[in-house]
Amino acid sequence: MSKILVGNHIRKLRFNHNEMTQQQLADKVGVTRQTIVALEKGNYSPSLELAFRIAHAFGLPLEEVFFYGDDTSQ
Amino acid sequence: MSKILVGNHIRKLRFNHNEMTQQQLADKVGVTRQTIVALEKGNYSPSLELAFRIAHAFGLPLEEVFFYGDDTSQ
DNA sequence: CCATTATGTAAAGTAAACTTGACACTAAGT
DNA sequence: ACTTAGTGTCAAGTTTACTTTACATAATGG
Repeated sequence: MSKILVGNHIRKLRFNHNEMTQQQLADKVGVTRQTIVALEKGNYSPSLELAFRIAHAFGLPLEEVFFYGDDTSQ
Repeated sequence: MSKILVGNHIRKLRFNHNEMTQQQLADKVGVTRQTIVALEKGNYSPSLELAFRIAHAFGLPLEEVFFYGDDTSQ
């Protein structure tokens, strides 16, 4: 048990950002929509490279989009 | 061409940190020494989770250990 | 109604991260 | 000379990130 150690605020940020859709974000960072779905659902954590691109897409530092720890406190 | 988009300061940081060896860092973050070698050499970029653990091992925010962009300016 | 848009899900495949085990080289110590 | 610690490297294997294709559902608007 206890698998996922990295969480993110992608879903919240999409809505704070022009109501950006999963597809739009996916296109912007160069992955498929399914990848965004999986990240929002917490199925797995992204590569560091993708994490940087997503943070950049929101104009935020990486650690304001992704956080370490089994959540709680975010 | 142009593959690696994420660089790091691991090697420098190891020496600024108790002259930590590759093996010690590997143990501390829970990977093998070969993984540290590969990261220092830039063979590939780590998972986001490992990146967080490495930054934590140095007591630094992630973006002071890893940086996005084909280097230059770091 | 029917079409479209946004989202969820799932199976099978490729690619990249990471492991295991093994060997080689250099530097330092005895 | 011999040993040990630290590092580099390589090949083969497993695991995880990510793709492709496909189908399902709810919400909206004509």
